[in-house]
Amino acid sequence: MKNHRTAQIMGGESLLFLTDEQLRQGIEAMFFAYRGFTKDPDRILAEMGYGRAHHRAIHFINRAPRTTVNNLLAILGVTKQSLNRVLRTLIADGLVESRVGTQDKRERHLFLTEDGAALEARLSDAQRARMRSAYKKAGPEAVSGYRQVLEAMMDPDMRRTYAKLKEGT
Amino acid sequence: MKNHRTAQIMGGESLLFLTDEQLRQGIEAMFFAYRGFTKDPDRILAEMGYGRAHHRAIHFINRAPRTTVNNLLAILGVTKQSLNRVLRTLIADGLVESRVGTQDKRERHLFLTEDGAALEARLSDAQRARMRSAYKKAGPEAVSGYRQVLEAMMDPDMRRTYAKLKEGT
DNA sequence: CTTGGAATGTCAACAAGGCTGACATATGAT
DNA sequence: ATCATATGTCAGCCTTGTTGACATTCCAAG
Repeated sequence: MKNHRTAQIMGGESLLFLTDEQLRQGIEAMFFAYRGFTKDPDRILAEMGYGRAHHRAIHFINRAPRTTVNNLLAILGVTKQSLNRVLRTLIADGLVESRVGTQDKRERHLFLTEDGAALEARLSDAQRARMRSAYKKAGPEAVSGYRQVLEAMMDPDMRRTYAKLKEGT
Repeated sequence: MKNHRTAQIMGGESLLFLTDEQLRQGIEAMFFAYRGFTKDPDRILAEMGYGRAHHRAIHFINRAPRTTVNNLLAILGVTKQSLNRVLRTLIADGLVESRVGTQDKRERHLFLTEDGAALEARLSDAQRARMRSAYKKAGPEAVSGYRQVLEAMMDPDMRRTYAKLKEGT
């Protein structure tokens, strides 16, 4: 019953055998690494009574200021009700500002306030510090590979979204 | 105010400049990739009224059969109440079996039943398929880099846990 | 100008899955 | 005999996701 499938892939000069065991290690690496990935921001957020959902909203509003609610919904992949609950508290707390669209007045454009930007910076600094340290430990070639595999792991929609964010730098 | 920190790392022959922008891309890659990572299992689990928590329990029981509840708690990083809720349903549904320890009768050793193993295989197949496809797209060198960066991103505790699971193959 | 549809906001209800705290039970270890 | 450990369980709370329903505003097509 235990079928020990293997696959082979070619690249550069070397050959890689993709046993189920190796694939599983890649899966578990993702699981454990994601915990580290979120840990530092989570700690900061908990101090202030926020959660990861707030971080995600703040991150992408900072990333693409003037973004609309619908756009943010597409990026985050949650329902508008879920996002709205988060945005409401962030706006009430003065971290996010929502401005009615100039062309299309149905749309709301989202911005970080000074306080919002300050929190974003704190969260980003923490998360980047870990990322920087991981990159340094692993080395430049590893970094490139890391990004390639993650990009290949995304769903096409998300890959497009990710690419668009990269370009619009 | 916008301080554009950069760092440099050396590896092999090349030089990598770690701008905040590059670090942020690494962060967003992680965010979007994790969605892809969980998507296929999530779909299967939803069909059966289970969630990610069930998947994680099933995965690690399969990975290390005979594991105790306490051990599983350490791996998953949740409270016993949270895990117990999940285990209770899995045991009630006949996917997991809990046997009293032979040496230390306080301990419960966990196993997948035939049905549990079947579900595990279905979930694993789906998740591995995506991982395999990502690995193939990215190539062997990328795979190695992917694993190195993820490992460096883990907290020390989790890195130990991850390493122990790798060894015990 | 009217009407349909899109973008947004909001209310209510619910579920999964975290958490804490408290307490019970069985067993091992001292 | 006592204390610590492993586990289970009850109760209650929080965040964050979901669906469904409905109101408002406004663009655009007829």
